[in-house]
Amino acid sequence: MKVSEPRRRGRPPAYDRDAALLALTDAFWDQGFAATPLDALAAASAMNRPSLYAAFGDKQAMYLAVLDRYDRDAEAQLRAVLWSTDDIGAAVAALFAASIDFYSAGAHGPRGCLAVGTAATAAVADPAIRTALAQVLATMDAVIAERLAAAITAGQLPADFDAPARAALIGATLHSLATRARAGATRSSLEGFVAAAAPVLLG
Amino acid sequence: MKVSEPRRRGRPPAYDRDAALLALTDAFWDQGFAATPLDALAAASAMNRPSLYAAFGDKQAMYLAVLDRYDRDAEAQLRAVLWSTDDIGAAVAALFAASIDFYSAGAHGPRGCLAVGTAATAAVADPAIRTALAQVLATMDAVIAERLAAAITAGQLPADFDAPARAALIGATLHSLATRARAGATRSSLEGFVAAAAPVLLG
DNA sequence: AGAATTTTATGCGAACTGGTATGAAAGTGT
DNA sequence: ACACTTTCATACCAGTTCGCATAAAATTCT
Repeated sequence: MKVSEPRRRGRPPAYDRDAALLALTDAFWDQGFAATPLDALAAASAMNRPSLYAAFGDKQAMYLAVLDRYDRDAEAQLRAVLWSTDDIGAAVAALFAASIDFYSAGAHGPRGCLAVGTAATAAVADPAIRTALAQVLATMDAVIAERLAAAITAGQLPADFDAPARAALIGATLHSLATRARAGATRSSLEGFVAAAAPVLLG
Repeated sequence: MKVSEPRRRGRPPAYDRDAALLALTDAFWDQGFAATPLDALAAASAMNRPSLYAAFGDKQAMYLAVLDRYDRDAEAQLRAVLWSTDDIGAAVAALFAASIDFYSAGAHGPRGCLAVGTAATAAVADPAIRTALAQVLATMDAVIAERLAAAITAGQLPADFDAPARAALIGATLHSLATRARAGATRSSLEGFVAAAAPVLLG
């Protein structure tokens, strides 16, 4: 429900901010923060550099905006897939399947998770990126923990099930999926991995 | 047991190749491949650029040499810690404790695993780095699987225990530890994470 | 001692990088 | 119509980057 603001004066922007952010996400995803030049960002977003700077700020700000959006998207997608089924076992299986799809997509080969795969590298030297990465990891853990807690309430898991701890372990499986995908693991090897992991994680 | 070769002709190198490789490792570890300039590599190794090029080749070759050495070191260290105790539970606990130490070290804050934390970023665009990363991940899985298999033989784990699959899951825990460390997680939070994870992984 | 060989040191240069100045273009208000 | 405001496009700039050319230094062979 977008409130169409009264038209601003001056020449209207030729770009859609949200579409541009998606294009920037795509550009950063392959090579990461440091190795992606502004030229690539401009080309991907079909914007020229001055417009990019006016819209987002410098390169670091662009990357942080991308990570912020990624975090929100991830939360929404995790919720959607985790609550797509009542049965907790099926929900976790769906989570893994969707994650493998997500991490294996990418025009130039599987590229894993943007945060785990690219923000982690920049995180040591850049505190803002470190914080943004921590935020993504925290979101993943929190949403999964919420779903496990719901399953406990529904009686599908024992009452003494440690939802946050187990959520972190399921999150760890996702981190590993993302890393292995970037390392070139095939879909079927990833599927085998989660097929064996799922019962352990919920058992 | 180093064979002291008959002295080569010409001016003798002022650097020790292995020490230099260690210094390069340290330099790449913080910022990753793309963001670490040759100046930093030269400064860290106390070599000048022409010597670096003569010894290793271009920047990519330096990074690959670093990863190769890292892989061998990791294998040796994993073996040492996993076989430091007879009891498989204690061995896995020791693995986690040592990994937290290892990932939390670093002069400029915790820096996780060199491969998971920096090679993953470069892996999508660079096939050679991708292969090197896959090699490190495979080494981790294989050594852990070997230790689990020994525990099965020793009767500490059931005969139908799926060692390779469970090793991949323990490896996943390490990948996550490395990622969380780079995201700024405190030691104690990592310790809490593995304390809750260990019984699930072996249970 | 002097020639030959290998490494070191200085420094260069071509290409690329992030970021911005400048003026044209495309709208709105009066 | 005309001024005003905002964005776009081109081009530029200073700094950095990688990689190498060139010459001095250190060692071995004859």
